[in-house]
Amino acid sequence: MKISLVAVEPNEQQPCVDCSVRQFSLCAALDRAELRELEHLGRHVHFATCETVFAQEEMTTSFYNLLEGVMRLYKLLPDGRRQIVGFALPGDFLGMTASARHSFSADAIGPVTICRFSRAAFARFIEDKAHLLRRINELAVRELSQAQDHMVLLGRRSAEEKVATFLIGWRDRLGRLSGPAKTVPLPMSRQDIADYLGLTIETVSRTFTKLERDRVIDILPGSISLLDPARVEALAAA
Amino acid sequence: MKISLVAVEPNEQQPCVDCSVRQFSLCAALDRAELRELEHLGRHVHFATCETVFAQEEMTTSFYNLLEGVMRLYKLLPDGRRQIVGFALPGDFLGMTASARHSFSADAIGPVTICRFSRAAFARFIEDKAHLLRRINELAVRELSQAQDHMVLLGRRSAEEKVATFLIGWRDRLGRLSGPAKTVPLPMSRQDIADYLGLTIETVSRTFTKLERDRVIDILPGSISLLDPARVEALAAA
DNA sequence: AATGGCGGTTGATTCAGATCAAAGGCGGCC
DNA sequence: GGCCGCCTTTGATCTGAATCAACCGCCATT
Repeated sequence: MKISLVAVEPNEQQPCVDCSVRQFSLCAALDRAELRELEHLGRHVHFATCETVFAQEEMTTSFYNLLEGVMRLYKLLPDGRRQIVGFALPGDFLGMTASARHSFSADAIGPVTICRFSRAAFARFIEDKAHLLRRINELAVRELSQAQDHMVLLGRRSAEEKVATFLIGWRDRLGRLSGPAKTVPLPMSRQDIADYLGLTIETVSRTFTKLERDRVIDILPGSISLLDPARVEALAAA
Repeated sequence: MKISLVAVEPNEQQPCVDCSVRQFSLCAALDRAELRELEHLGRHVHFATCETVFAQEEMTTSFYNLLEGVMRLYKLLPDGRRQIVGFALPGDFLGMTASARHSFSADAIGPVTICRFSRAAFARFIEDKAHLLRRINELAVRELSQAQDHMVLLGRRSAEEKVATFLIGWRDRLGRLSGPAKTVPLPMSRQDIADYLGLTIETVSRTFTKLERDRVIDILPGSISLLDPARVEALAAA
């Protein structure tokens, strides 16, 4: 069982019981019989780098369980300004909406594999399963809490604090999936990071450079190494 | 049946069926028998202006249904910077948390009345009620969506757009409770608005003044009148 | 090995909003 | 009525991050 940040190649669709992200996902709440039932509803789908899985304003036809890879979730203003509201990792569940349309867009950062459920079938499946509904609640409330943390970041923190908070948060999320590590892979572009933190690409780049000059991080191609994790954590906490 | 932004005076605890905010609240999902059951679990409580109903990091002991008045929900950074993550209005349900502790503080803007439920009792009450769990989901997902909208505002909008978006959003929320109106009551202080929008009090004040100079709004004590709603909406949409 | 393109970095300058400072306005209270 | 304190507005100045503008490094293509 390994969690992959990149979908390697179209693999056979294995049974839900063997699903590598099961215990991190919604499906952790299901028993064996339910998993077998669910198996008929989900279809594995692959998306290539930068492909869009669903777009803002599109009708919601499916729910999605991310299996491999990383996705960016973002909202666009009419004039093109973009705010990334989150990055999705394996185990994340997408497609819950208040209305019948998606309120944000989601596309692949690198190749991804997704487990897709028809909206209607899935809705029927969960309808009377209180334990599953409670699990969905738990996920929704956790996401809401993260969203509120992010509001604090966007509204009240300096560029340096934003970048540090992002590094620590991303490291911790990856750590929960694959265990702790001092080097943090950053599959997303600088522009993505900027749009997530409410900054410009130049400011993100300058801030990374400053942290590197201060011997706090090391900038590597596609990743950042935390030379002084305590300093980064301090910046993130402050 | 009237919805009040201010709790007038300690009133008798009327039965849930007569609750003025029922159809806006969680309880809209309950039938008569369930309402009668719930009646024994909820207690009406009053709070005076600026009193804290619960604080960040405090253990969660209760759930709360706001009946009358307005509350501010906010997070504090260690150095005192504050981000208001939302304002609560009658019908709003508070106290759902991912952990056992509150992730934000909530206090009264003006006098409020709250229907308080013991956490354990309420958890037992909803445990197997799928329709109620679905309703809670609906509320959580709606809040998440609002939070994402607010991230866009905080990360990507100018001061003028922020203020306009706030005015329109607040007007619409009040409108849903008490019908449309051209004059928007603002029970919260300028500082609250600033901390909600990720601005300073001076910038909020200046932006209001500018909109008034442009004949777009009229600044009244405790409220704002929208002279040119279309202009405000345009600023908010842009 | 040259060419072109793209993502990232760096530098110079500008500007929106923050900060610092002072003065109004208004209600509560003696 | 007059004084106090708080909230809000207004003005002057400053500054962190945005904007504008090169430029670098690296890979892919020819």
